[in-house]
Amino acid sequence: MKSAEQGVFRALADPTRRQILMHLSTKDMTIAEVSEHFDITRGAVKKHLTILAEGRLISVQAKGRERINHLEPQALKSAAQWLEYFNHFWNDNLNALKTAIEHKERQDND
Amino acid sequence: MKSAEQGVFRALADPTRRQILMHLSTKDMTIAEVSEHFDITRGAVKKHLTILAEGRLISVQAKGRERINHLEPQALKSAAQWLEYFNHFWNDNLNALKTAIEHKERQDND
DNA sequence: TTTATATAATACCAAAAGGTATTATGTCAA
DNA sequence: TTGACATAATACCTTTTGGTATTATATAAA
Repeated sequence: MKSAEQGVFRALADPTRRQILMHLSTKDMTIAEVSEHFDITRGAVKKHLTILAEGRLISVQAKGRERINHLEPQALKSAAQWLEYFNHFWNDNLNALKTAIEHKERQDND
Repeated sequence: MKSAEQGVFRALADPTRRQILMHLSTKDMTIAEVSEHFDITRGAVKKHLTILAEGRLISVQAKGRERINHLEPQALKSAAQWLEYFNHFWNDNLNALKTAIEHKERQDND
């Protein structure tokens, strides 16, 4: 995987993986525990967990025959930061809207 | 495409598409103009633009034989909002770190 | 009216994704 | 030690993705 950013966006592209992250935000889980929440095989869940781990969105700790999957929320920051670049465009739009409304109010009051 | 969220995350998954959004943040562009920034065919660029339009990240306006592609930054908000859910985990981690540092400083000063 | 240009629409291809099923391996427990 | 269990590793299948190349259509310009 080239950039961390790419690993994160790739991981977030699949709805099952986004749901997994949500589940892991409540508590650490084994593969079996994660699988309980989905209608797909454990093998499929494992593949999703592997992609999440590649994107550094989770860490995995071996504990006996189990593997504990743990959310690493900091990794989401690179995606959040990328999106943040567009923040000022949202704000600009908001400002434009505000200006338009104010202008209309002025017209209404004239 | 089911949820708007899925459309957005799907669109963001490809690095070329993320770059296209960056370019469109500077100005509206025709397909040809967008293509100038990449080493792939116009056909390939057009496909990326279609996926971006499906995710409502851009709008397209016909102008003669050209198609003007325009960034719709509001659409990125659904992704930003999804990520925002994890914000408190970052903050929690930050707080934990802060607490640890403070604790260490107290130790150092004792 | 030609002719060039911008995009649309297809057909096609290779690789990646998302899934299943099966087999192998390591570990806990009786 | 033996059996059950959690996960790993493969092999395999289908669909989607990212790309090319080619052809068609609409519009601008000579």
